[in-house]
Amino acid sequence: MTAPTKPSHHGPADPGLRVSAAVSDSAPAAARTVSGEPLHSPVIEWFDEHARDLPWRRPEAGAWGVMVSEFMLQQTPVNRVLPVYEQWLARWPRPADLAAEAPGEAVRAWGRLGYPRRALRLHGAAVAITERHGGDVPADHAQLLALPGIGEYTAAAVASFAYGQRHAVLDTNVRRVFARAVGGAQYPPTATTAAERRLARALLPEDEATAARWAAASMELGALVCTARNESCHRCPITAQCAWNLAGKPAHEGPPRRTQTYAGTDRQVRGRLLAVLRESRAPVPRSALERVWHEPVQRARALDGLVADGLVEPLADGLYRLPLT
DNA sequence: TAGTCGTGGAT
DNA sequence: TATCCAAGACT
Repeated sequence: MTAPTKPSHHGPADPGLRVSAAVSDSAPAAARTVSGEPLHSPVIEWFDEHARDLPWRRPEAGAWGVMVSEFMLQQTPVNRVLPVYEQWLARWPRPADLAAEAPGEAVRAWGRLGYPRRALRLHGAAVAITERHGGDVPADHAQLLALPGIGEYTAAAVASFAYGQRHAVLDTNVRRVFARAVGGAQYPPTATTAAERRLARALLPEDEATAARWAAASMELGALVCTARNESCHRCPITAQCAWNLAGKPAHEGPPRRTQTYAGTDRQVRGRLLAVLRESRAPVPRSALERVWHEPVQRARALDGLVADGLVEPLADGLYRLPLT
């Protein structure tokens, strides 16, 4: 139900829909923007020259390395992931190695990457891979999706980056590139829409290897050039075809993006509690945990939450530790 | 669907 | 100093 759209240059109306109209007719092999130029070729050429040399992109990383990197990169910047990634792969070079450990060791090794439930899920995924897939990261998208901690994005990313398959890999970088280059808007919608998914599929090159290259290239473009703030249009390989640029880079319309407060939230309390437990090999008495937050109700709620999430194991006598099972 | 879930560097 | 934002998943 794509509305008949005209290539308006008056503003960023209906991000995602305009091109949808341009390419959705038959999802042609070489999807093109309104200008008629293919999008993937110049981006892939740019990627060939400017791609960062990241450890999980090297052949020796393997599917497990790719998968570990994708877990760690969920909402955490590359620079902070790098050292933890190296230590992790050195300690647990295969899924079975991690699966043989206590989940608490994964939480400890996760360090300060944030969102420690990801560590627990990565451990759970390693266990499932060992039990269900003979210790090898599955190549099948549906099997990847069935693993804990793997959603639509990560399943597509692992299948594409590790196994060279053809999938629409739609992360926050790609969504922003599409919103601008195709939709003419500064930012994509708050939540991923069906129109965005359709567009991502329509822009996917037919050839499998090219599609995998495009997935990595479009992400890299969003990460290095088409950034959320201080974008570098002068370095962009598709700036001449970018709808947002052609429209004069209009500012974001609509409700301001909900800012996430942190100070004083349960998340901060949870972070402090878990930091104490990470630092201690021996079980920690409740009194040590009570020191990190003065307000008893919130403190108790945060601790209960950690226990409920399986991040903390309560023992007898008011002792706590990272989970052994 | 909107809320929850860490952390720290950059602006 | 306050705000933004970084390769999401899950409920």
